[in-house]
Amino acid sequence: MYEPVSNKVDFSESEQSVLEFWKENGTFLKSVEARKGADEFLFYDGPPFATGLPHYGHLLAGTIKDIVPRYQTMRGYYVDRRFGWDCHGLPVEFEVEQDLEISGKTQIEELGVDVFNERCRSIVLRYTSEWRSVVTRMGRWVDFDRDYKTMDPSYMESIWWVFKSLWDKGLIYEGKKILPYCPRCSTPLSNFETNQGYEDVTDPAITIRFKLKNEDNAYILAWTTTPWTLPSNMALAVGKDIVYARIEDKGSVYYMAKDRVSVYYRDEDEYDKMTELRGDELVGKTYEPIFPYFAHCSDEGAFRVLAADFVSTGDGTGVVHIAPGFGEDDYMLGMKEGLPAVCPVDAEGQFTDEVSDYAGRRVKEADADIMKRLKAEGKLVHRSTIVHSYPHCWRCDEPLIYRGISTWFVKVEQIKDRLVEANKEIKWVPGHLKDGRFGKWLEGARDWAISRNRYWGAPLPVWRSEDGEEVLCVGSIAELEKLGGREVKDLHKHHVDKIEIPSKEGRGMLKRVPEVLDCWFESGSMPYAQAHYPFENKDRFEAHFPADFIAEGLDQTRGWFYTLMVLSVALFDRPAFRNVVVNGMVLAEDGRKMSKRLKNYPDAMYMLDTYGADALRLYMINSPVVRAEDLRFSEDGVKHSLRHLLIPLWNAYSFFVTYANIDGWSAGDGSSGVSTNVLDRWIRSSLETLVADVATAMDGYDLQRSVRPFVRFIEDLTNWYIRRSRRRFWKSQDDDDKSQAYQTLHHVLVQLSKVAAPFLPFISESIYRNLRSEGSPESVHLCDFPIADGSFRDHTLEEAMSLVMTCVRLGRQLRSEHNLKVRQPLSVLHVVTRNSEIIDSIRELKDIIADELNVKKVAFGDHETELATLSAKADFRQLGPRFGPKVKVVAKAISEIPSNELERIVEGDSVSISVDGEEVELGPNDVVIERIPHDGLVVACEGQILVAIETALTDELVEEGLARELVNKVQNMRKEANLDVTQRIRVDVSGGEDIKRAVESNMEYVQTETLCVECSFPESSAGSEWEINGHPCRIEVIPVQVEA
RNA sequence: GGGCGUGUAGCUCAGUCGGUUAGAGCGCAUCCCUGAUAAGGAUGAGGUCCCUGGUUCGAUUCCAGGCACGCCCA
Repeated sequence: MYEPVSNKVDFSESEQSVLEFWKENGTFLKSVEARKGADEFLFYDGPPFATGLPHYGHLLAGTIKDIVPRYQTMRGYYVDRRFGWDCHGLPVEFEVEQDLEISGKTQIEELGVDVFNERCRSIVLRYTSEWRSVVTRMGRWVDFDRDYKTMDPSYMESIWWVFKSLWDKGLIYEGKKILPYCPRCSTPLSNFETNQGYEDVTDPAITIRFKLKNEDNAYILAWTTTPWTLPSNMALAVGKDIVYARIEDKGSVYYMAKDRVSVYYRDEDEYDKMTELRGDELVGKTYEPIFPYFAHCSDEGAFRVLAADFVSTGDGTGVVHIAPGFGEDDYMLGMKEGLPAVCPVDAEGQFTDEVSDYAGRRVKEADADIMKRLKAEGKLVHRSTIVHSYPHCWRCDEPLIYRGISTWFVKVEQIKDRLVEANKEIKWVPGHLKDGRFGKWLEGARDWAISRNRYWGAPLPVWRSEDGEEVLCVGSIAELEKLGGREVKDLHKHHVDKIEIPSKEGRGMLKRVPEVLDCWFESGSMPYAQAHYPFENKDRFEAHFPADFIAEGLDQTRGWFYTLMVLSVALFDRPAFRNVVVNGMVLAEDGRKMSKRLKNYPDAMYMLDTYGADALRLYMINSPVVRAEDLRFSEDGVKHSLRHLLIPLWNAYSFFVTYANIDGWSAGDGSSGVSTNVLDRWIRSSLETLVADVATAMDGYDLQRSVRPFVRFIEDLTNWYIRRSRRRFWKSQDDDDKSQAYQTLHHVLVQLSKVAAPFLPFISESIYRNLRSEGSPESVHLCDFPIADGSFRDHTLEEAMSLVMTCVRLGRQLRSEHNLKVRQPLSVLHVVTRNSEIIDSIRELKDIIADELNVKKVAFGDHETELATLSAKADFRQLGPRFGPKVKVVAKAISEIPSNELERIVEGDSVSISVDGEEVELGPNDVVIERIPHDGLVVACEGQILVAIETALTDELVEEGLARELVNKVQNMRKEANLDVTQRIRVDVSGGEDIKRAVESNMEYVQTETLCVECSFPESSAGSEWEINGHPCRIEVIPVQVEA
């Protein structure tokens, strides 16, 4: 006896009880442990920040991260899955700053780095329990109890090892780089961070005149949107090949790009004279500094006109103001020309004493005064504003400034070739990312800035003497303890900064450099750090690196995918992962980003409560989002996957259980004899095909393709196999056929639950748990993934069944077109085709056609020309290459071939036709035959198959039609009265003689169909009124007790 | 501004290694079925396969240019 199954299931509730079962039995860990000792399938889980709650992007990636490991586990691999947390970094610091209502370096240091960092530690795991509950509810199996945290001492120690290894290889250097910098957070931002905060803002746009030396009253005009960088101006840049204008205007001379003149002078009358010159004629001129602060830099070559290829005439004056301390192009040019990169701005974005007049003021706030002064001094030529896209801090929304920052780098450019090589070993899904987005990114890779001037992160393990001459990199806790002479428990900044190391060269005490590492360096170190390599797990790690599989979103191309690669190549000259599945972005249904503020998407917990995790998983996986395309998330889509897959699957299962229980059938032990029934053989074959298709797609990490065959199979199972087999389950004799039906359906459902298990872990568990036989594993997730059994596959049968479905569809089309309802039996259906193979393969299945279309007989014939006219069209695929340009003429000739000639071609002969006086030989493969049903006949066709129905009705057929109608009404009444499916009844029918006669001559049929033990025909009855094929009648259904 | 991706029915998406009739589901209309009922089936309407050029006997598919959207990077 199976647990009774309602066909009205609450999936969410059912999933909850599966979760309970897993929890009580430790099923997840069992599934992992069961494979201990087997080959390992290595999965790396990228760590999310725990400071935010999970969103659909996480649920999607999480689902992919669940399906693949579940699948590989079922394939027999040992798949460890540890969750991880990204604990460090600006997001945490920012939250603490907000909590404490402080901001910036000064206030943090006033408060104390120890207080600040401990506060960070205390909030960083704030949402871990929410994560755990959502991830678990999604059905994702991942070990939260053995999670790794980037702030664990062991994790941080491995980071030090990574850093030291790179240091020893000469891949780390300290340099200066112009970086986007947030004055409020007092930190440079990474490129990925910068990009999150572009906003349109209005900035000043001013044109300034620089007075040239050695030329009276001559000025060169430059344009800028950052007046505060003007005190740091070191040069002006022009384009060598750009055409410039020399304009004489009221005794003064101005230089600017010719293309830009019209912006400043509306009319030629406004100036006196214009001559043209090329940019390189300007190069080498010198000018007077507009501010006095760095006038001494002229000794070092400042205040010259230089040539640069980044100069354009798109805006401004075609002359670029160069401040090497505040712009990347400027810096590069300055390096090349030996200019000083002055940077008179402190960590909080305020002018230093070097710029005495504005010292202590925020640079942007000084813009107005600077402009006022320039105007007063007659240096400001033009002033307006510009609306442009400018980067802002993604956390605090402060406009960023670009400035030179002392920064530590990894020499990525030096190992670029090896990165590109290593990428060749990786399988990317979708494939285009490999040479496309990721490959291109590697080819253009730049050195990677890895340090942050912040607090809550893994400190750089670098100690340095005050004079900067002696530098030491520490690679482990033990080493630091030895060098520093004290115990070390915690590697965070506020602990290790207290440790000083005595110099070996007599330079006093070495102190740690202040920076901490970028959290991307930390997450990129995950393969080593989560295992505390090389301090622990050395052999195991080395035997199993790199990972077989990772999966994250497209946004990680420049993030985790990249940092993993850089570090693994730097350390081991290998990629860190072999296969990667990249998912796209989950957008709201309106195509915009999901936004909490706009509430343009349904809450995830609501979705889970309403439709369940299986439906949500299925919806996401069966979409192009698993191939890095965008997904517009829609609740209807989730509903759809529920209705079209989960409910039908559940109904099939519930159908089986209901009747198996009625019959007291249960899966026998062993005797899984091969069924002889054609439907059984067909569904078994289809099942094996499904298994093979799913496995092939999964082995190629193509999740969408692996899910798609389920749709077809469920369709075949419910709408064909079960519907066609129902009577085999209902019939009262317990014969072999019935037993084979049960056995087949049972087998299919159990195997299907295994195939579906990685994708739909809940419903498959429910089905499996109820249907499993004694002695088999207690959970579907402890089973092996089915291996396609070729001996059960019968391609010919699958093909034939598909032809049968075509015949049935054509038959239905005919009935529908000619208004012949299916309940009315008809005498003969003709299936006509010339192809005898088709006839042979269908013949065995003709009862299905007869029953499906309610016809007494299916006749096969090959005289298709009696029913349809043949016409031919050229097969361009064949004839195109053969005839080239002449193909059109040949095609026309083919369309004019008479029907009798065509028949010969159909028979397999070759026919010769004349085209432009040339004989052309045509074989059966050269033409496509089309069949046009003759008018007035009840004929339909598709491909090579024609179907025709004889519509004439005999008295017998009419009576049978009436009987069927009656049965239909009775069934409706049974249902209306909520009768149990086994309830016996008595039926009273009062109506005309026609009905009585119809029922009497089909009495056995009526009785079996309706479980009616007695049928009587009183003059009148109290029953409800019906009309049956135009005959009014009354029917009464009376439940009766039958002795067993 | 650059790189990558996407653009196919009202909507969500398949597909086309170049072949003349481009598919599915949803939605809509009409009908059928009803012991799968949060169902099921049939039929119909609905498409310049983003645009423009090129290659070709033939382009929705390949190439080039453009447009729109998205992501990433400047």
